[in-house]
Amino acid sequence: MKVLIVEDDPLHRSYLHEAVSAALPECETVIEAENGTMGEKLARDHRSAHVVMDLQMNNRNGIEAARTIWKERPDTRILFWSNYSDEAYVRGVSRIVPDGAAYGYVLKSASDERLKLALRSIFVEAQCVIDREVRGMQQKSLGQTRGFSDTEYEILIDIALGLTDRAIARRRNLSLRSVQNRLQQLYEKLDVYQTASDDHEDSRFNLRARAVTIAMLRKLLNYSALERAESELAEWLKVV
Amino acid sequence: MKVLIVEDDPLHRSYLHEAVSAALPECETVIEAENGTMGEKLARDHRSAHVVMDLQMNNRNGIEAARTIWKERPDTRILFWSNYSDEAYVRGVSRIVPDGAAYGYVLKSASDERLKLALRSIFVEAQCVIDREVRGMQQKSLGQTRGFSDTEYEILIDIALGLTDRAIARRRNLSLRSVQNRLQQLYEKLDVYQTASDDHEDSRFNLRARAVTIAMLRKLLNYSALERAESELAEWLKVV
DNA sequence: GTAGATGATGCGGGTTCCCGCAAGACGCGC
DNA sequence: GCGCGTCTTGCGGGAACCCGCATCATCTAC
Repeated sequence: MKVLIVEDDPLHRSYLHEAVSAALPECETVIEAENGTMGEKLARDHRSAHVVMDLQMNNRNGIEAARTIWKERPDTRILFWSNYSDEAYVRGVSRIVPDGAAYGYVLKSASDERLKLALRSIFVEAQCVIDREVRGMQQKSLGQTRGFSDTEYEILIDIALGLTDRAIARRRNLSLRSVQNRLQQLYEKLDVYQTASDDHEDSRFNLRARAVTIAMLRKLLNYSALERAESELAEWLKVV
Repeated sequence: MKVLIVEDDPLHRSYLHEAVSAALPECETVIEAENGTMGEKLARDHRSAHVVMDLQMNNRNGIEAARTIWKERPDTRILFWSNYSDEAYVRGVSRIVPDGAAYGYVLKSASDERLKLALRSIFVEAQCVIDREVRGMQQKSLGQTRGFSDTEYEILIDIALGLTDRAIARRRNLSLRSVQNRLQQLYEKLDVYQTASDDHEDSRFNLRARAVTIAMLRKLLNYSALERAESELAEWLKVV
C-alpha cells in the first residue's frame, strides 16, 4: 500500500508520516506533498489510492486538490485532516465526494488514537469516518432545520462575491424579483434584522453587506470558499 | 529568565519549547498556554516579560491577548510567530505595539536558525526583528504608495461590518457626503471598477459588497480583523 | 380532483447607494 | 496675503436595493 500525504506544515507532515507508518504496517511507501498542486501531480504519477489531505494550504487548497484527484480516480480514498470544522469546509467537501467513495474528515485536535483508527477504517476497511463535531456541522447543513438550503447558500455566495441582483438573476436564471425573494429568505435566516432596527429609526445596517459579515463570523463562509467562488465566477464571466 | 509560549497547536507548541530551550540556555522556565485567554492569565500570574505568541487561535486570538498583556506591562517583549503575513495581521499588530517596546514578527515558514536568532535578538538584546516578507507588508501598509491610509482602512472596516452610510457618518463624525467621498476613494484604490463595467451595460457589481470581497481576497481583511471590528462595533453601539 | 404548501414572477413605491457639481474650510509654501 | 491642493459638506438625480401585495405554476396529501 502507498499513502500520499498532502500537508503544507512540515511539523504536521512529519507527524502524519509517523502516524501512518504506525497505524498501517502494510504500507510500504509514504509520499509527501507540500501543497495542493504537488499533491495532484504526485497522486497522478503514483496512482495513489490513499491520500491524507490538509485543507487550507497556500498554493492550492485541499478541496481543489481533492476535486481533481477524485475526478481522475473516483475510487481514491481521502482522509481530510483539518484544524477547523467550519460549515464552509464541510459543505465544500460534501459537494465533491463521488458516489460511494470512502473518505474521512478528522480534526487535528483529535487524539493519536482517533487518527490511527480513522486511517485504518478508511484505507483498509473502506469505511467513512467523520468526526463527531464535523458530523454535527454536516447535519445542520443538510437538514433544513436551522441550516441553509442549497439555494440559500448559492445566493449567499453571490452577494458575497458582490454581484448585483440583476447579475445574480442572469447567472441563476431567475427573475429579478425571485432573486430578491431569496435574499429576503436569507436575511431572515441569518437574523440580519436583529440589531438592525432599534427603537431609533436610524443606526441601521446595510442588509446585503451585513448578511455577508454575519455569514463569515458564523463560518458559513470562509476565505477558501470565497476563493473558490471567485474563480467559478471568473469562469462564468468568460462564458457570458 | 522565563518564557511564556502561547500557541494552540500542540505540535507547534512543543517545537517552540524546544527551540526556546536551545536558543536561550539562560532561560530556566518555559510556560505554555494553549489559547489567548490562558496566555493572558499566565502572563499576569508569572509576570512574564518574554512571550512567544501565535496569532490565529480559537479561543482568543494573539492580537487580543497581546493587547491586554501590553496594557498591563508595556515593557513585555513579544515575538509573534504566525503562518501568515496578511496585511490585516500586520496592521493589527502595528496598532497595538507600545512605544519603545521590543517585539518581533516571524513566519512559521522561517528556518530554525531564523527563529532562534530572533528569540535571542528580542529577548536578550531587546531589538525588534521583523521578517523580510512581513516588513514588505508593513511598508506597503504605511507608505501611501499603493497602500491604504488609516481613513480608508476605517471605512473599509465599516462597510465590511455592514453599516449604512448614515451609520458610518455618525460613528466617524462625518457628513453623509464625506462618507460617500471616502467610499469613492476606496473603490478607486481597490480597483472595484475593473470588471464592473464591461461593454455591456449590465453584468455589474455591487460596489460596496465587491469592495469587501476584494479586500478579503487581497488579505487586507481577514477573519480575525472582522472579529475584532465586530466587537468594537458592539461596544460603540452600547454607548450610542 | 381538490386543497394547501411552496416557489417564481410582476408591479409599485419607499429607501439607500453612487456620484457629478460646486462651494467652503484648512493647511502649506512663498 | 495669495494661490494651490486636500478634505469636507450640501444638493440633486439616476440606479440599485428592499419589500408588501397579488397572481400563477407546480407539487404533495388525502
